Amino acid sequence: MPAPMTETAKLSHQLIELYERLSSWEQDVVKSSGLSTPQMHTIEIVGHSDSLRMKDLAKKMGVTTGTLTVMVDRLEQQGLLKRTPHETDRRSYLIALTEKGQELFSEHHQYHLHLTEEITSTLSREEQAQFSAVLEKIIGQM
Amino acid sequence: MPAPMTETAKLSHQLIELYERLSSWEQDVVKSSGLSTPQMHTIEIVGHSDSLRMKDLAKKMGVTTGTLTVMVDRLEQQGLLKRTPHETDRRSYLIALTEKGQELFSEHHQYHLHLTEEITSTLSREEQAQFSAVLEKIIGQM
DNA sequence: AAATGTTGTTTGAGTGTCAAGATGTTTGTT
DNA sequence: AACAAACATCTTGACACTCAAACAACATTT
Repeated sequence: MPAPMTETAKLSHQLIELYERLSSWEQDVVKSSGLSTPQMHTIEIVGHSDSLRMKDLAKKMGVTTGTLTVMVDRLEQQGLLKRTPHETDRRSYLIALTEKGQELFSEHHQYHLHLTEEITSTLSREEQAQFSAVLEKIIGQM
Repeated sequence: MPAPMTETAKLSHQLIELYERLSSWEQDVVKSSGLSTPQMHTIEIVGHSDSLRMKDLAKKMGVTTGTLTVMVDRLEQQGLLKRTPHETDRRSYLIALTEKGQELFSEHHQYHLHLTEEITSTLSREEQAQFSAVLEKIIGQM
């Protein structure tokens, strides 16, 4: 038996609101770095993955490899990313951050941590723990 | 005194994960409607606002009015949106959904409700209420 | 009435996106 | 070994999104 509609509707609205605010926050932060949002997204995923192939990066980002080719080209030109040939599969490259890319990634990661601290600052330890537990359940559900 | 880094880091990671999943869910749903993501976003905002001027719509969406002009053009061509002259300010239009646009909006809204029901299905009533309360605090904080 | 500000449109340039086709590589079958 | 099929990436062409700057029409202020 599902919860009454009003409860679900309220939660839905709150999730959308949270999403919108995170989105515009991210947009503002990224803009100040001089990169576009998709470019920063690429940096973030590569940064979290150490190194990966075009195909896998494309899949994680939900774009085609054709889209990625030119994106990686530009990030490479800016010295943030580098392609190195795959050791055993000569069709593939491994994409990884350069030092400059690492710095940018770290800085952006710090921004995320600061935001998280800020928005949870009004929560008690207990509430934080509850929130984290619920998030884990939800994420596992999706 | 801030929470220990590990807690904040965990929450930050969970928020990012939630955001990413909502993002890819939305992308999939929108794709099946034949519209682009920014187009559907426009429909959603207009749908929630009844009617509003280009300038206000642009501000809510975080884009310039120049960007909006062509977007509204295309949505108008598809019969989803309509411009009507502002009664007192002859520089402005009021943007509103057509019936067809309303239908699309309602359908998409239903998708959101279904997703919300799904992802909160493993939560008890109490957990849902806690979650909602925490979201309210966080959103108020941003 | 004139100056200034605002609203929406247009234009030009760059980026993001995909589908389809091309190239070189690997894997599987014969 | 030779061939075919599958694969990873890149290229190309077409279109959408985005902005900044310039513009026209209208509103507000002085």
